[in-house]
Amino acid sequence: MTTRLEQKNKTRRAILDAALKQLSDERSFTSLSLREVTREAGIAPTSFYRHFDNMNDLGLALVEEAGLSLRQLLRRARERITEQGTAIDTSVDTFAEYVQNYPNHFRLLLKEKTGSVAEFRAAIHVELLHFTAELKDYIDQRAFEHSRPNVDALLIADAMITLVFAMGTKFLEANKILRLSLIKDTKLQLKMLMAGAMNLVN
Amino acid sequence: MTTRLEQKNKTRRAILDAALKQLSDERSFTSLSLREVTREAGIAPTSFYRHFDNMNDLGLALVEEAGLSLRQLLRRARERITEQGTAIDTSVDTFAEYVQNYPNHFRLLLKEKTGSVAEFRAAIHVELLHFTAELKDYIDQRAFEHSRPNVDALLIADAMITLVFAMGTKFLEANKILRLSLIKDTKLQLKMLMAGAMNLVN
DNA sequence: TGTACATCAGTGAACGCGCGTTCACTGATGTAC
DNA sequence: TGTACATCAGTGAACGCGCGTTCACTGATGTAC
Repeated sequence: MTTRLEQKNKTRRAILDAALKQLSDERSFTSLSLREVTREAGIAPTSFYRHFDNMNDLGLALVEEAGLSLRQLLRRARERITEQGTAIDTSVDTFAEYVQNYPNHFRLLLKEKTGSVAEFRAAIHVELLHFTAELKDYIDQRAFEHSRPNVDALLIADAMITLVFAMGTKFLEANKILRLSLIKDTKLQLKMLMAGAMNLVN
Repeated sequence: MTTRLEQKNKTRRAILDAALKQLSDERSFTSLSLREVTREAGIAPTSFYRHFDNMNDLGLALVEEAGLSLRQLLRRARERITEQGTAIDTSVDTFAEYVQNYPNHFRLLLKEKTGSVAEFRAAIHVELLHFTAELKDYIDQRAFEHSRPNVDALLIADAMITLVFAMGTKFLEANKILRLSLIKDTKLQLKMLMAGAMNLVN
């Protein structure tokens, strides 16, 4: 026995999945049409409006979902950072895992971050602030341990996230071997940044 | 007296400018329609085909143009780097100038770099290689001077360009005051990276 | 220089297409008593 | 439990719209002699 609500949630899920599924290197969310999404979801175009006001509304729901999986990723990474100094390696590994497991979530965040819809850009910006704040705290703590309290942790965190996102971009189009070297390169880049930050007096 | 060729070039220019002019935070090149472009250029939709095969063809011409202005920028920056150690400051300043003076050229490169058209992505990637190669040479030279021949200059150059592009992204939406602090922050990020690279033994 | 012809940039009408959205409907599920 | 009514997710027909592209044309510019 399926209740009305259960059925409605199922259809809603089908719409979300249909949109996600059609994302690729060749298709951004913004380029999807309502009819394409409903066709893929197996419902009539008009049924779409029982669940979302318009495509923008659907997009925001997807950004929220992608943000959620990013936050879950963060928590997992935090749990895995047990020893001193493994933070960068673990974070980069975890992020690579994320891009591998949720390529279309990442694609959504990546493309719409610089996309044409201000509402999407704002929503993604907010999601990224979680990421930056976490990283900043970690850097502050490290700086304190090294008696370098003047380090601008926010600036470093910002640069690190920029570099990790750039890795994700290349990651999407890369094969297995290239992916491994991307991970290695990015770890080194972040370590250079960290070492330079601790070293430079400002 | 205008010759046929002169008139044709004028119209071609009008099409290119009409497309560029309509780029903004809200509109990417991919979202422009042929009819929108010709309307702005003041010609009939059908006239478009006297100059370009399709919108893709127009886009490639624009990417080439944006690439050209980037290369000119590079040359200017190189001329301005006179003293030891001014390289980072001068490069960032010059790049900020570029984004300020050719915002839509930069917007095109920025958005289509991760856009949905493989042909655009490839063309932009090639343009960026010039940038990376220049920077790599400079870093190699600096590393040599500091007796650090093992530095992975390409990796550093790649990270630097990623960070400078990220600055450009924020720059487009920023006011004057914020722009100054973006420039300052980016310079510091690049210097951290450089310092860390010279410091880290790999 | 003058004439006859060729070239070709720009045009207006027309096409078929996929789009987002409206509307009145259907029929299964849910609720009141 | 049974009956009568309410709710509401999903539908099919229909709309007007902007789109990319084709086609045969026009008339100014260019060329040959």
